[in-house]
Amino acid sequence: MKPIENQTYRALSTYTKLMRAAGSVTSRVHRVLSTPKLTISQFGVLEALFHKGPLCQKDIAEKILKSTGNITLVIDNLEKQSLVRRERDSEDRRYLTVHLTEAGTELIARVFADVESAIVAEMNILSENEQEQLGILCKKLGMKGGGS
Amino acid sequence: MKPIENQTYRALSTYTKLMRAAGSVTSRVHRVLSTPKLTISQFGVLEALFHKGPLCQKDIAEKILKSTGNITLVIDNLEKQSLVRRERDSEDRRYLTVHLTEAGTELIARVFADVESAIVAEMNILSENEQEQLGILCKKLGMKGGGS
DNA sequence: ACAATATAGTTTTATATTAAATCATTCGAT
DNA sequence: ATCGAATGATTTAATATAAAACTATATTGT
Repeated sequence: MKPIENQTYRALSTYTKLMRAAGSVTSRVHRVLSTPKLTISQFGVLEALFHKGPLCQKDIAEKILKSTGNITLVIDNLEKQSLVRRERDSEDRRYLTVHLTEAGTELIARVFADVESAIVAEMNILSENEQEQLGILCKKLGMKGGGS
Repeated sequence: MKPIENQTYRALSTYTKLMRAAGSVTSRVHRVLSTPKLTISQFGVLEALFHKGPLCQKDIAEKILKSTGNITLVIDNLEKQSLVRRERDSEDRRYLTVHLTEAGTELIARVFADVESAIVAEMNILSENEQEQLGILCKKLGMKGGGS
């Protein structure tokens, strides 16, 4: 195999493995969300609010890498289930601050613990050193910017 | 930090980096698809047909890790653009075999070359050895089964 | 041969997603 | 003070997505 083909082959092969690993781990971790009937975005919103406190929709969108138009809908659906509530900012009335309700807090605390365990279980397929190594390599790839 | 917390912290941190790397690389590579106005699924279907030849919808669904109900719609949309055509199997009339049209073949050949270059460029952020290393680690994680 | 079962594909329902257009509010410059 | 730009949120339109119900066809066990 000529050098150039070799390089291409290696890059494609590595790319494929990276994508499969991410997809495979994600899908297994997210199975935890099927019981409480949360979508991935809904989980993302609840988790952001849980760890950062009340946020406006713009900030939530940035945090979970989705468009603001999307967030409107996700929050709508969470609000229907009384897991969050919107509050109009009295200082700047363009902002809607989203708060977890009590039910929402209770739910995400429980679910997040489960997701956390699932992630730890998944990553422990690799040894401590291997995880460090993977982290370093992924960080290089992830750094150039441009999330989902 | 106590060992157990340490283990949890490392796993979560590695997981996050893996996800960010995959998302970041994906989003940059997929920018190539915006010019020919192909969605990721549409690209996946065309690419599968291009490299494997005509396939039935079930096989396509497995290849690109989507549900068959989904594939029906994706194929519908590709068919509207005359990029693929469906053909009823005369042996077993339950099967629809999906073929690339000439326009579809021409399009995917061109786009795939661009995507390939983009992937190579992305992965070359890492050295040859780092790519090999990343591939090995990702393979372990991806192997336990259960794609998207 | 025929009923039960399995399989391929479609449809339906509900949510997600982006991009673009729009609305409302605020801020800034004159 | 007011007009225009900027900003946060919503709406709309098109596509995606999964899950479940359904249709059509094929296979299998008796």
